[in-house]
Amino acid sequence: MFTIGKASEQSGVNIETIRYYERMGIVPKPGRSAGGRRLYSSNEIAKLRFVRRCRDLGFPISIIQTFLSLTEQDDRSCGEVKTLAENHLDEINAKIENLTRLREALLSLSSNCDEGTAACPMLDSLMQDGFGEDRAGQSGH
Amino acid sequence: MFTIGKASEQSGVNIETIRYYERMGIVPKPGRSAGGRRLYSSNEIAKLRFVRRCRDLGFPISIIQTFLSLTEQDDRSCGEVKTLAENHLDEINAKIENLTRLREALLSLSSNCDEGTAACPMLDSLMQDGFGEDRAGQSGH
DNA sequence: GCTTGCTCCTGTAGCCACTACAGGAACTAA
DNA sequence: TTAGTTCCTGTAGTGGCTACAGGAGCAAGC
Repeated sequence: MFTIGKASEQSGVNIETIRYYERMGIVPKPGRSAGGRRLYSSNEIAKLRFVRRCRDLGFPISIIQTFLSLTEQDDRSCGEVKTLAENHLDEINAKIENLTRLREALLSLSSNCDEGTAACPMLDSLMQDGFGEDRAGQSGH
Repeated sequence: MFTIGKASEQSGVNIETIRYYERMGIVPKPGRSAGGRRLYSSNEIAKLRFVRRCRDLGFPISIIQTFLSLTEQDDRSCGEVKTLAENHLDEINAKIENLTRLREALLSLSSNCDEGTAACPMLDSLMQDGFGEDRAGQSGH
């Protein structure tokens, strides 16, 4: 059994974040030592590592909780996982597209923008009335 | 002069968000009608629209505040703007790269994952001990 | 004049996923 | 014993909003 510091090292999850996950019920409450300190089994540490890896892949906590409950009831969970992963992939692709469009917009805006000019054409464009209302939508941030 | 509803329509900024911007000191406090309602000039609405466009471009509020103060003192602000825009572009590029790597990782993980399999190889990989610790870094989320 | 329905007001709490701190208790090593 | 480290709980802050409660103002129709 390991203290929270070791669990943090081995899982790559910040100590404060581990306690946060516990408070939120994302991972089960670990046992305690006589002095009241958390003690983690290697199984519990594996769970923490799992959560971190999923977070690194960009999954939200709510999805990760589904994953965790699927790993518990280990029969034919793969279909649901695949669906969730594919939805997440779609979101990632959408974000990449958005950012790419953003990059283009920003590039073309700042390209006219040279040092020493009196009035900045980029700020000017952004302050103008009917500029770029078609492309710069309310698409999710 | 326009009420907050009209200002919201014309600027594309949510009413609640306009009040939030005012509270935070991002835009100046507008005048009030006899009944205590906010009244916006078209100049103030232009500022709101400017903030929204910058937000659409992904700039954080802190940078937008710098932009706004640069538009006030309209002499040779372009150099600073360009630098901020370029830094922001770097961040966007980094995000795109990160997401692209994420997409690859997720694709290769879920590719082995077929419907009906008993134990999901994706969840398995993520739960294993020494998997992918080199590439899945703590890079900023 | 009165009602209906819309817009607006303030203030506060919630969202996500943490992160940071204060003030104290419990271990460990010399 | 003492010093230093790790841990504990509880609370508040981050960014950028969004949502709601409970009330007030205002315009149009009867």
